[in-house]
Amino acid sequence: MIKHEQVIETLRLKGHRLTPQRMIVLSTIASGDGHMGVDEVFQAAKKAYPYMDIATVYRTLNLFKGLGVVTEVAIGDRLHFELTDPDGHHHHMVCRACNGAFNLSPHYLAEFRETLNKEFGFEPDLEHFAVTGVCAGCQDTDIKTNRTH
Amino acid sequence: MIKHEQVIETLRLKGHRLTPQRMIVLSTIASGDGHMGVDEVFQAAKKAYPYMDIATVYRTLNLFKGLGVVTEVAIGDRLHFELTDPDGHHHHMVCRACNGAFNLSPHYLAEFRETLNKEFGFEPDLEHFAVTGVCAGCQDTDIKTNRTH
DNA sequence: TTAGTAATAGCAATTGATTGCAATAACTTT
DNA sequence: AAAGTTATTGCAATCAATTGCTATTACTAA
Repeated sequence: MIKHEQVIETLRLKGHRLTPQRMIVLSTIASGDGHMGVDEVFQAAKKAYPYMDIATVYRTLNLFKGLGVVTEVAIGDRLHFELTDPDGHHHHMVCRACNGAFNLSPHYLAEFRETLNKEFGFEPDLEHFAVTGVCAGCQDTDIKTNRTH
Repeated sequence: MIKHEQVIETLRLKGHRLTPQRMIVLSTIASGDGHMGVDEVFQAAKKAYPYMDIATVYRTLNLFKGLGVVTEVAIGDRLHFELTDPDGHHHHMVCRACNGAFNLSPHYLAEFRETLNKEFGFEPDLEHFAVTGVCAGCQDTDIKTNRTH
């Protein structure tokens, strides 16, 4: 897996240290299927290294986010993370009925960004955009009318 | 002020009770200038009623949010609330350099919603949309490159 | 290879927000 | 007006996430 090498290289370049904990968090996310909740990552990482601390997981994930290694997705009110898509960024539509996350090409936001730029001189953060709503499969269920937050 | 009457009417209609705490939170927000942080509301409300509890403030704000009386705006990673704009909804552009919130007409999002609907059958929650970024006044400062999250 | 240094881990404490529960108070019905 | 019903409050506990601090450990330079 070349992915790990790239991450190690990135860490070195920015003067960060290569620790077993960081490698474990990386492997955990890499071996997961798509986005993972923080506690999911924590529990899986603890199996590889029982002394793993939840604070270390958070700090590592935030470091990786800053380095562009992982992408943060807010699902419900919990943070989830996934390996950053190497074939260009994608955004998410998250269904609040089934909690499913659907990919959204950046192309759908390009025009919106343009408009905000031209009209207001506002440069929006749309690198990791996620919009909640109700997906096609969950339309016409009553969950969508029962929002609690 | 007719506003209070409308809120009382809305509470009654949905079977909620009219408590002094709720009226105090309402007055506090109504007398504030635009969006307020939860703790701001709490501190101000405590002056009118010293036994005010932070949990009550949260519950009241969430109730009011559900009734459409107030609108939640996430500024940074804190929740802020403001009276819902009676002249139609507006959205927010929040600058992460100066924390300023700028209004955004719903018209700028209409097309985006249309597209998601047609292409994916996805119905996005865009009633209270807020996008972070850097405002015109804060462009070319170095803050925008120093994101911590 | 070893000593020095600075970043990081681990732990506990803290923060913002939410929730369970018993006591209270607002509304309803008589 | 009084009693009964039930939502709501207040408090403490809890949750997800973050942070301060010290001991440890990864790296650097001799």
